[in-house]
Amino acid sequence: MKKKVTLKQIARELDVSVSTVSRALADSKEIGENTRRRIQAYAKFLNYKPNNIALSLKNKKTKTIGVLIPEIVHHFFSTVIRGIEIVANERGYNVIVGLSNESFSKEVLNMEMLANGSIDGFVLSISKETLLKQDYHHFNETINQGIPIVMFDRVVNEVECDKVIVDDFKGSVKAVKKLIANGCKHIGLITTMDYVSVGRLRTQGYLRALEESQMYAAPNLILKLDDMVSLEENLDVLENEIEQLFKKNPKIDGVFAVNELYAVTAMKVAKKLGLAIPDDLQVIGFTDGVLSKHASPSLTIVSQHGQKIGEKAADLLIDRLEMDEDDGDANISDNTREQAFETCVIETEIIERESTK
Amino acid sequence: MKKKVTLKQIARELDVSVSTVSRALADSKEIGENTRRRIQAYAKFLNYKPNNIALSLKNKKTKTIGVLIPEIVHHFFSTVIRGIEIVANERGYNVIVGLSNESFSKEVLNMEMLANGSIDGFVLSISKETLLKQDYHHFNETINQGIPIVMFDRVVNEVECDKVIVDDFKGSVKAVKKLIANGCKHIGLITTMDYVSVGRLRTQGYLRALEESQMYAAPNLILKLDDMVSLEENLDVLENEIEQLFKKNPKIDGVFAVNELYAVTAMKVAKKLGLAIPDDLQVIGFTDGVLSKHASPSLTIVSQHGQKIGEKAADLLIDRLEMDEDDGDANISDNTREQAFETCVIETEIIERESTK
DNA sequence: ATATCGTTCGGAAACGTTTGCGTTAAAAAT
DNA sequence: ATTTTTAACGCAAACGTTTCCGAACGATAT
Repeated sequence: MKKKVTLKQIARELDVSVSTVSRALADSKEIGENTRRRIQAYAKFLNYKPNNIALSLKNKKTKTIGVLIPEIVHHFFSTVIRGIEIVANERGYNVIVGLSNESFSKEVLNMEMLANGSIDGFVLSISKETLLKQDYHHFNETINQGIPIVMFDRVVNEVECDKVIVDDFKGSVKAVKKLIANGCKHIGLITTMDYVSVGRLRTQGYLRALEESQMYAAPNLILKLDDMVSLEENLDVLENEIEQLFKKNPKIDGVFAVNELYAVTAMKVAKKLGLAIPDDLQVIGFTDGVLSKHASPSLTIVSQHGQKIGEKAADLLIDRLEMDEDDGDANISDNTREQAFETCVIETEIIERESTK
Repeated sequence: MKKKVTLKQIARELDVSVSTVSRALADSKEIGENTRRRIQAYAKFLNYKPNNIALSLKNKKTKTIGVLIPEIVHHFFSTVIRGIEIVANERGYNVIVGLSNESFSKEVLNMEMLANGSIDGFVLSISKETLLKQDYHHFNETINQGIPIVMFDRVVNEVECDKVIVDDFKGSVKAVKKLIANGCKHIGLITTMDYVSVGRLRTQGYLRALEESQMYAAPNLILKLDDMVSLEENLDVLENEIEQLFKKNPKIDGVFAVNELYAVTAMKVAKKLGLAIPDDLQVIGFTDGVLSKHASPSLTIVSQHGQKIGEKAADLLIDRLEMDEDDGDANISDNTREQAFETCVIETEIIERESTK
């Protein structure tokens, strides 16, 4: 078992000092041609690689970014991670992930864990429990320690930081207007409780679209589901609720659902009730996962481009991290170096498939 | 912006030495009652948390494990990560993920990146390109550096380490036998090229089941798809291939597919060709993802319990890491401390749904 | 011949910890 | 009264780097 080779070891065996080795490997002109070459050759021979931990300690930066998400077994979040990973890798950063599992305390613990030197900054999406409690102290404390945060998807005004969101509102308006343009007269909405910002915004988009088309949003047509229902376990509860929606609204001819599961379940229930898709009923969902693509009929969706979100979030974070770098010797500094926080909106896009005409 | 508080700072402000602070916080009895309490109180007041990087450097262990997978936007892999995360968290470890994207060079680079001090050990699944090239030097070198590896799912005999796999062979036999028991006489197989071990094993399972039931495995009934086809992009190619399979075998009445996508696509094509499921054709897939649960009809599958795989892999790795700990002062040592490598098989389970009788 | 300078390198500090060992003073033993 | 013990703490090394500062030495300038 070959132990890791260190500067000290090279120095000893080549009978020079550690600093000389360090400089030689950095190609410093302070070191003579011959010694420099000799050291470099030997180092390459031993396959020397500097110890990241030591570098981190010295430089006070770890070149790794912490990603904190509520759940990883979820198509949207994994595409975001992929995006983050891609640009992180490109720019020389590592990614360490923490799962909050939608729990407030796990979110806090994970943050504290990572904030003690392990990472340079966070990319995160807030857990549902945190949104419910509206307790954001851990975010603000982290930021106050000088660790920047970029939030995506589930964001909150109470924390000042860079944010990356999708145009939930606009996307929903577009979707519902498409249903209207396609001839739908009675459009149902299947959504979540309002405390999840994205659910609320998508609901508002639905309302706005109807309003702008001089259509009445019958309360009967709106199904608000609480979280217990979206759990995979009680799929039957979900189906039941949706069935009630259809039965209460026999004239329903369009459905807008705020996520994929609701949408495909709606199609399933509709088919059971003898409704033909898209002839009797057209369906559009929000998100893009695997379900929508492979359902039959395949589902028309509002795509949110998770990967692009991840890429943008990582870019924002790293930009800020590397801006802070040349902050110490801010001599030319216009006195406010702090770059203003940015909220970046990733455009959604409707992908038409078989569930609409 | 409050800078991170350090031992030195506490020491200065309390007019004691750094070592005294360190010991006081560690509750050492070497430090007097009063100073100890005074220091502890002040530390708590300042919300002192030790710097992980400094600890890592000192202890030569980072308490983080590296996870290297081919792809993250994949239900199976994300469930595995979830499993890893759960036990890692429980046992005080962090998880840093790297994506090889099925590429050999990215796999190597990622490993080298992380192996330089960032992690204590790896949990990984081999990329397809690596399997093709059969170049495993990076794994062996890493192990040789004293960094243990646990492989899961896609493993390889050429590397000696702990492994966690599913009983691909046995699971496939079970699945195909179930089709036979359900009355299928002509069972098709949709599988991948042989160099991916899991594909090969599942194919062998199919063959064995037929053999044991004195059935002939007609070459016509076996569809081996290369990887280009499994890409989401050319879904139509996949559908076309499967359609040919059905047309060449009009008497086909059962299908065993080695992954979810193949299985649901088979159902889709079958429905298009006018076959009723499960009456005319029964289908079983390997894996468990979201598709199978929500397809219509829902898909009977061989579930591989990704989360359990992740949990076991993480446990094996951490066990080995913490075994190595008390290895230095191995005084009572029966001369071979090295624990033998373990290959752990996670049992599969057939989950019956609507695609079988 | 002396002063100045540039080249080439080593020593040491620093990053934040932990820990073996030494030191001091007071308490206990002789 | 002198020695030994013990309690309570500080010093310094170590982990692996980078980098500031200074040292040595030969070469050039005066």
